[in-house]
Amino acid sequence: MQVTLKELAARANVHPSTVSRVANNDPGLRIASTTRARIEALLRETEYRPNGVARGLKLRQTLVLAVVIPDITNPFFAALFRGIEDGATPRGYQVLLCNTDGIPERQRAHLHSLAARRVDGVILASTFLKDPTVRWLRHQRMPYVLVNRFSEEGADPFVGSDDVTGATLATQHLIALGHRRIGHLAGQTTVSTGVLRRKGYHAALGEAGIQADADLVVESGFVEEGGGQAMDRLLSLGDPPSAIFAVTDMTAVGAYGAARKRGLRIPEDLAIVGYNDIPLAGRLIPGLTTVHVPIHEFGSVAARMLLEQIETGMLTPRRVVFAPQLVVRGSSVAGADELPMARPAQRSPAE
Amino acid sequence: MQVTLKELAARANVHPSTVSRVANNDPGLRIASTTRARIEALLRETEYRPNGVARGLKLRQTLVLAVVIPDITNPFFAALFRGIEDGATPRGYQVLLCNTDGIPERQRAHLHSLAARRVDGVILASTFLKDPTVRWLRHQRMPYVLVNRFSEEGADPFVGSDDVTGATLATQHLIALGHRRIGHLAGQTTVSTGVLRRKGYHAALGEAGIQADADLVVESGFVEEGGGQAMDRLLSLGDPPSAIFAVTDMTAVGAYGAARKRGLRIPEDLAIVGYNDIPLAGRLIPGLTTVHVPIHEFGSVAARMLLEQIETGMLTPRRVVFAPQLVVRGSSVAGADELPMARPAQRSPAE
DNA sequence: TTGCGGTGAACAAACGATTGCCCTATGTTA
DNA sequence: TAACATAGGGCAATCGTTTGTTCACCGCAA
Repeated sequence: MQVTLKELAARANVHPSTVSRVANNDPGLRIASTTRARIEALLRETEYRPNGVARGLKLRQTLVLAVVIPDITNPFFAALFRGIEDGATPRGYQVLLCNTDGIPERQRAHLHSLAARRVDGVILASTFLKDPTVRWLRHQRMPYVLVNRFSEEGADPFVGSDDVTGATLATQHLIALGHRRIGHLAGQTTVSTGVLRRKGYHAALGEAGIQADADLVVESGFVEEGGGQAMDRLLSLGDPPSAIFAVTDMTAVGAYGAARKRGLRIPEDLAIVGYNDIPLAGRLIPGLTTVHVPIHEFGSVAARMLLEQIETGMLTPRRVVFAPQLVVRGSSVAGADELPMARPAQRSPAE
Repeated sequence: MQVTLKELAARANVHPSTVSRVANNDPGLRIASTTRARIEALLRETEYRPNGVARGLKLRQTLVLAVVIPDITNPFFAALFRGIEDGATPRGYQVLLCNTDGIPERQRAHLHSLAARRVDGVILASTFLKDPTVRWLRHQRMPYVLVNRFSEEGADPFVGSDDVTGATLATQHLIALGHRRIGHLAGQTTVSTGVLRRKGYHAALGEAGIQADADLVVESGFVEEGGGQAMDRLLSLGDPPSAIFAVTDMTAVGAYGAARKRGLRIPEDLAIVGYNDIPLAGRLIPGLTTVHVPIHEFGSVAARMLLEQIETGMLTPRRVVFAPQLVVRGSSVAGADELPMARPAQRSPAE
């Protein structure tokens, strides 16, 4: 149980408002130094901290942000969350974490709760291209920032990477290694990253004069299990691919498993490139060649954008887009893991 | 912007309290069906949801829990968090996530904020054996549950595994394989898991009549980097160990790296056993033999215990201790990864 | 004596909901 | 016809802060 202003006021024999002003260091306050001293002593002695709920009601700000993601056990989102918290905590905010498992109804339910709780803002990393909840957030005048994925609703505040370029880099890398039958473990077309990375994949193929083969693109979703299943399908093809561009590192992990099951060697029998450069990528054997994006920075930048929005009260639809960089490891180039590893990516925001 | 009771009351031409009772389905409410219909229509039309902050102030409950952990990017804590959220969300709670990086001052700061925010309860998975914040929580009469680690403060509500038994199992396994020089990558002695797993390690050695060698126990902490460094030290010994029991899977991952750097084969040159059975353990090559504990269940059980405490208003110092189970993979037994994997652990609470 | 300015605080109205109690019609019963 | 239920809602306090405004008092100058 914590002490209240009223109790303190009674003990100091003053009015609660006076205690409040002393506690908040009200600059315009005129008070006898003796009274001030008495109150301050009491504040310290009781370790008074104002009731955040009452304060929130009065001031209309809760100092709480919320992060909505598919699943925190996915290392990508864990790193993202750290970035967000690291950006928010120093400014006095704490962060609610909501997992949706990619289920729209859960996302909707979480956002409704969050709005009712009057969180000061939301960072949404689980949005779909067509996503009514984004329009809804806007309509609620709730500050928000989209991360990694965006929505076609329009010009939302966003931080992410240039997915088309990243996917193009990945695919070009495989082409440069001599591969011609390159498969793609693709994300859903309901999600921006799914669509854009697919687009980058096709762009690189086209540019190299390689005829796209629809059989080589299999929708895997963004996580391990789907990656394994999609890889199985590709490897069952009469003319299977010699290389794979996986829409995320986690689907690439699934592909590793499928390849191993069939006794395929990576990269000799099957080259693999992922996307995101999660910490796990460097620990796989062989190391996973992947497109590096600054995940932690996604989070801290998103937090800063959100706080700016909250403080100015204006929804400035700024988009921060990082340039992705290819990190070559042993999953595409035999022996690459023995070399000093490429240091990827400084910050390079665009637009 | 959301609608308030007052506005609705004005539109329905009734008193706000009446709207409130209709919205809350007050059983003792006597009201004309026509009035009720009018109000209900308005509630639906405006999608009224009571302001959670105001509600929290009045009812003295925020429907928010907090989880305090060292670092969410550690897969152990990510899985734990999911368990907690999965236990809390269906009961209408949302969850604040606080990372401490194992720094006591951060933990203290977070808990002070949480108390000021009047969260309904705290799940603490970053506690130390001597931990003033646990006493403080108790003193604040804030419901809490410790997870995985406990504090010597006394009989706190706790959910975790039997660390001594788990460590004994792990060490006995290595002994049974014929190892005599078994190293331990040890957790800090300031943390219960560090002390107890060390104890289990020594118990198994003593029971087998193996003389403990102080040089073989190196404090690594609980994460990868420390594991690598500690392993380096052990491998520099004149008479290095042939097997390692690592206090956590993450330190074992560090050990993998150190072994690889020296060209050691696992398990032929160095057998390794970890603790926790995080998802990553099964994906390493070779698979990591480890002590399985039901991480997700730690979380969901802790959430249930906390909610029970909140609802009854009583701090029942119940302890739920799961029996750990050894999962054998290729890091200790060559070829074990090819075999159908052992299915570990059902729930088995004790005490 | 009156007026005035400055000090040092108290007063009171919010913020938005919840809830025990009270009040006023309109039957109903004796 | 007086007493009394009952139905249908309104009143007002309360949760703990914040903050614009008011107020009492004192000393001093006119």
